[in-house]
Amino acid sequence: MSAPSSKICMNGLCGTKSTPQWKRGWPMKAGGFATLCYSCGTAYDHVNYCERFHLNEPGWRECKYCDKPIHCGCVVSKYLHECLDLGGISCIKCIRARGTQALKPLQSYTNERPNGFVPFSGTWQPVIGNRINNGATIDKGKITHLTEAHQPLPSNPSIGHQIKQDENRLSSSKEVVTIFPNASSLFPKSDNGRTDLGFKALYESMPQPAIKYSIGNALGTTTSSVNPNSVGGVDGREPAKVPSFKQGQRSRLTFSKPSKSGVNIKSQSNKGVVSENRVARPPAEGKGRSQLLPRYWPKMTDEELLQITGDLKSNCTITPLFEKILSASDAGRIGRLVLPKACAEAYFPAIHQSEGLPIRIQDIKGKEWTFQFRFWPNNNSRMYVLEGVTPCIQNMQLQAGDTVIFSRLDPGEKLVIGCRKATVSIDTQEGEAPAANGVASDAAVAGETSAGNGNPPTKTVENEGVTNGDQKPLIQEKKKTRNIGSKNKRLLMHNEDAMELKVTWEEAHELLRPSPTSNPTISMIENCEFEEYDEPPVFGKKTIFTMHASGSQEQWGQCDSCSKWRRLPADVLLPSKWTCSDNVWDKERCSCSAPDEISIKDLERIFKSAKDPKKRKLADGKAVEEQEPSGLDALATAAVLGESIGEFAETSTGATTKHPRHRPGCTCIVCIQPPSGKGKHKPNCFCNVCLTVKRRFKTLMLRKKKRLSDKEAEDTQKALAAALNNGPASGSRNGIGIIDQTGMVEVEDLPQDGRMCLQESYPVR
DNA sequence: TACCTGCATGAAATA
DNA sequence: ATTTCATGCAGGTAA
Repeated sequence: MSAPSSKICMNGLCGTKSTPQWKRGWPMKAGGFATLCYSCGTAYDHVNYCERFHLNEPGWRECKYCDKPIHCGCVVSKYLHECLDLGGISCIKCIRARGTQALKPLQSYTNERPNGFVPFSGTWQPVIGNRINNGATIDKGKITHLTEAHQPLPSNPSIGHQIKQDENRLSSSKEVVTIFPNASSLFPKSDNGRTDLGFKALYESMPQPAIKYSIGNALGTTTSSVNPNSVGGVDGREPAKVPSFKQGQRSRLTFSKPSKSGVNIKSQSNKGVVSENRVARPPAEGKGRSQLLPRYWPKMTDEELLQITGDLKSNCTITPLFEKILSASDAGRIGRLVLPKACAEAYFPAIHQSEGLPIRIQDIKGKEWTFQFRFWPNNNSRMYVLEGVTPCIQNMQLQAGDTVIFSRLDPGEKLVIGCRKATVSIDTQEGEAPAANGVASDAAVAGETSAGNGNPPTKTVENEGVTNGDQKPLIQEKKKTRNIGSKNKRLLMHNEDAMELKVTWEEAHELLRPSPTSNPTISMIENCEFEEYDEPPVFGKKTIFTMHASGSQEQWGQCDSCSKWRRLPADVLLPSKWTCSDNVWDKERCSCSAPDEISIKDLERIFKSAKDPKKRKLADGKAVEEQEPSGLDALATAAVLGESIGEFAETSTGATTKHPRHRPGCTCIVCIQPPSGKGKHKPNCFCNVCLTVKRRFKTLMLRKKKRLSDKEAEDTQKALAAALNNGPASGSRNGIGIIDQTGMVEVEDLPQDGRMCLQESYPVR
């Protein structure tokens, strides 16, 4: 929230508009700081704000060690106490003195709602101004990150149980992760041990259960000489009061937001080291921000934040806004970065014209880039893009699959663009965002699932933290569905899959067979018959098809045991493992002891030809009838290149093994072609192939003719211009131009003998 | 011919 | 059913 033009004290009980001096209060979720009058600000500075203004508010608890009253559930005091693992709270002073829970954040916005705590407006946000700061407040390279997320929990009771377990696990760790599973036992208890009914009622009234986490700095790593009263500085107040933290001293809880399909909130032992897990930070509050899809939640590690702050000027606040995994289009040369609509409308200035606005965005090195922020109308909606991002993308050496992170830098509300490189391009497809460069690049090592560059970002959320592979296949399958078939997207696969796919597409096709359990339906598309199968193709054993002298098709399969080749019926589908004993079609050769049917030399000749159809096509053309799946384009191209229809028809052969749907009897456009050397297409042939090729040929020739005529017209125009300027004698061409009534210029050559003849006409430009 | 621009399309995600 | 968004594509422009 930006400072109002006419300031008003944000203490709800004060609200004064005039003060000798305005003071800065607590950091606000949307950035900036609460504005307080001098009086209230002083109380805030002196850490007695709650005592002064919230004394009659519910939520007071006592420090378990010093009995000092602490106001809980309040944005002002949220840094001043800490929830103890064994229940109760401790003021930050005692925490430090005792050295316990030393690595915890100052305080999360705890789920321990005190007695009588009734959030305003039925939301978790207690009062105006008491918003949860989900941004990272950074002072001189230090970060306090308090985050609260309202995230759906699965309705599955077992999942809720898992959460509970996870919470138990977490509670024993040094992290502060508070969650609200579907268990009444986890509701805050009043001092008498009963569940806070008001809180529970509120919880139950919520459309979605809430889950909350916080990230804070490591107080315990600070020296005990730090004045506890100065902790307020950590939240972004006067820098002079900020205890001096060094980078790396911060603690970071591990939190993986629950997936839709399951929850795995990971606990990471926090032994004084900086957690490097990536946490999806819910977006800052604001217009439309609640609608931001989790996939766009910034998942910056503290290290990344530190990295940014290390490069940016001190005394600034960086608030991660959203991130986006670059698509091929985004990272391509076109220089347009498609912005998620919700993000664009939430964090970028409102634009009313399609042309948009130039917008300045600073990178983490402080370099400022100017992009055009604009939109296109799209389906009664808008599609927001940043134009001119290519230099920036290139500067950051980003490519598709990498992530750009947009943040806001306060004061000044400057937009900052950061990035996170995908670590492994092909094995980073299971949800979590790619690990970042540098310090954050080992997030996967820290236990999170590896990143998903190029993934549909949804997976980033869905799989985040899900270590149980049970649900992966479905998810991955879904992802693959989206990515396969797009030439620019990275195919989602494991490394092992990649190894398996070190075959050409044609080779892969050779392994595909129609599902034996399904029969094709024939459909006609543009006069071509296509076989359609309900079942997907299956992998079968690679076989070789040959054409018998009689014209019938044969299939050869190799025994996995003795490696002999056996002649098979053309229409059988061999399983991936096949031996002679499975040769039920030839009783004489159903054993590995049976000799080869033909000499090995002949087999080699046949198979060699079969494996090199192109060579075969050029040289032989008779021995093996294996079809190139060249397609009509190739045929048409061949036609344009001068081959006659008959000639390329001659290269076309009979049924093929390369198309999974081609089987004997298949009447598709490929299979209907006669085998090589037999049934050469006649010039008057009207088969589908010939008709299509003729059509393509005609189109291509027309284009070619048009190009030639355009070029000729252009040349003529130049000649005419030269002739008009310099007279016919000086032009390269003897001729005159006459503009007729239709605006056409008729160019008439002037032959050397002086006679005139109409040559051509073209429109006047 | 390559590139740019604006819009259209359709698969996937979401409500 | 609706929305989102990655990408295709056609027309225009520059090299």
